[in-house]
Amino acid sequence: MTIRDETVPTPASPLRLAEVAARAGVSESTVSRVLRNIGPIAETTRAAVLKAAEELGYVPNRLAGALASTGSALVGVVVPSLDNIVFAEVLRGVTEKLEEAGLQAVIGVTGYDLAREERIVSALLAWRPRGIVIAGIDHTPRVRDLLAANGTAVVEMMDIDGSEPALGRRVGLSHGAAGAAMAAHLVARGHRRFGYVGHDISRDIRARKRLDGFAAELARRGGDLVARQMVPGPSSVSAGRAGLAALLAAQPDLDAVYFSNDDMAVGGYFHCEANGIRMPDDLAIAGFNGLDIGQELPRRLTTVRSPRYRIGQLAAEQILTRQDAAGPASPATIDVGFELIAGETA
Amino acid sequence: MTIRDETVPTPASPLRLAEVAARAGVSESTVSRVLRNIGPIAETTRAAVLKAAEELGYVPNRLAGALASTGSALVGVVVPSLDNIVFAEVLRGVTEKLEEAGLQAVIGVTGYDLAREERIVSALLAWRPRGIVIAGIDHTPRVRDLLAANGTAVVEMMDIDGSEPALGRRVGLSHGAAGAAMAAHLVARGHRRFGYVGHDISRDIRARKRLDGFAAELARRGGDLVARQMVPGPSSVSAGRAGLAALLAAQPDLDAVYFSNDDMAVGGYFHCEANGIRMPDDLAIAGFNGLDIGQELPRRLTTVRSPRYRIGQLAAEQILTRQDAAGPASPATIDVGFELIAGETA
DNA sequence: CTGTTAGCGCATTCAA
DNA sequence: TTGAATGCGCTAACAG
Repeated sequence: MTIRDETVPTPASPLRLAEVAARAGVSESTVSRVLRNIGPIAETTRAAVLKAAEELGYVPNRLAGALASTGSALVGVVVPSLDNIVFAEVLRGVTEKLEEAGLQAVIGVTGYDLAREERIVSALLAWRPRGIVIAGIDHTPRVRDLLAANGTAVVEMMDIDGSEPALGRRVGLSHGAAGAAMAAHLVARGHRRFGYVGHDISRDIRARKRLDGFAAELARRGGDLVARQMVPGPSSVSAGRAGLAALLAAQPDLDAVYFSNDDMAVGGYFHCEANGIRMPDDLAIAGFNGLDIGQELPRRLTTVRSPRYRIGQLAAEQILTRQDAAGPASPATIDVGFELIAGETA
Repeated sequence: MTIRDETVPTPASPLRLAEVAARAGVSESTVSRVLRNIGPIAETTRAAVLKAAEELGYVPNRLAGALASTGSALVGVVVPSLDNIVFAEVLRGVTEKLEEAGLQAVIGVTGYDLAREERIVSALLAWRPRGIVIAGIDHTPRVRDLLAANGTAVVEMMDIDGSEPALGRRVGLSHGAAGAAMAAHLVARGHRRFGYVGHDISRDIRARKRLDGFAAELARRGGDLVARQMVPGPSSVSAGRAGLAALLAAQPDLDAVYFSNDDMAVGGYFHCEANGIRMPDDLAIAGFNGLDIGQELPRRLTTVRSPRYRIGQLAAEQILTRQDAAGPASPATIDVGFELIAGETA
């Protein structure tokens, strides 16, 4: 007989509260109270219940628990992509914060597809989650209705600039301002003739907002956005590399190139390195996100850091602190800001 | 009156089946059947129900549904980390496959912490999920008991080599073999004196298995593993860069360095580049994972590609096809294999 | 401090 | 083809 045999034989189906109650010699409600640390319980009773539950390997059925009480310990999280590290970090922030509170994340990945977002939000709502954390503030009317209707706490994250009325609290940064800040920085560095290399910004709305902010600020400061190169599909290092090659083929006389994000910019960096283009003298390169990889390049990438992990944490926190009792409401919008990293490529 | 006002006014609390039934003038059971496409329904009835549900914006309560029937449409997914792109890609594969089948992923991130894994698995089981997808095959006895007991479908992914009895199906690759393959490749390239730069492999068991396989094969082929440098904490580009610097300071006369993964190896690459160390002539560099970034470097990284997205998809598929009816059982273990990428750094 | 009684919203018998 | 009854496993009053 091995040590592992000491554990209880595997039951065919999950145990119920009743079986724990029977073994402990108390009622179901008592077991329920003990397990949830509610109300006054005699120490002996508590010990007996805990012992029985432990010995049987009881795992409570939260489906039933959530149905009987109100709201599940589930939080829906909707992100557009898991292709790069950005939303994985957001997710990490969310799950860590939720875990502290005993909540769990049900995730949905939209692929920047609005129709899919509708299906996903609806499916998430079906679990009657404590809240929904969703990336972005631009949604279809159907998504807006769903989210507004079900009395669920909603947190929109990543983005805070737009004219749409908020569906709930917001945690993020102004992508327009981030683009503008980079434009100001690059002009201050002496650059005048600009190019842009982007991925599919018809789907990635925040990338478009950065470009818009960048272009507007450039115009204001006397810079010229003389060429744009869009690469179909999602952002990637290879897309950035190919994009810059194409851009320079069409427009060789540029001072600086702004990329839709760091993945793209790192690709541009590699293109320069492989082709003897010196940064920033021959060409300045700038991105967005502040990924680690960009800061470990032999020449540190000029970029804007977005506090992704923190956004995830704060978003989860907003669900947790949803006006439990009285007390002042937390602000409707949390601007986490951003940090311009001067780097060495611009 | 704007267009958005055409939609139904937002109800305070979520609707129930009964309210749809009332509006459609049928019973709850009929609505339930229509919504799940079950049994014979008169076309007129179906239309009426669908219309009512649509107009009211009804979202079914899956908690109740799952409780009344058996098993939820939830699948627990346990990953060790979301620090790098690897598990984000696995997650993408899992969620995409699950979405096709109308299932959803509840995620747990262990941080390579076994105690946390226990809590997470238990919490996931509380939702009576259709199945659990978990990274790795090395778990504590408690986790093994939990997973074995509750009659849940289990898929262990990423790793297939170990002597532990399987908890369910397995989808992954042999990390020992991957390490050995790289050792063979590097020796064939003429390298003899080897170094290793790793992160915390006491927690990252698969990284350790690769190192073990690498070292064993090296011994067999006449190579020498003369120095190891471990960097505390998780893998990262900066850790790899610092690790290689430290390794070379202690042991300058190496032919080649094997890194615990691509993030680390890219860091090593940057160290070489910044210090005028030519790859592979002065020093060969090799990693594991086959990340895009490594293949976009000016000199393509020598590495082993792991089919992460595919592993995620297959893992989800294993949950879906869990012996529904008769038919032959799918194999207990799926070896997805790996691909050695010769690259240009070794 | 503890037990008993009612549902939570739905899927599933069984009748009709 | 449809409706009425029963219970999934638990929490929440309410007694005691």
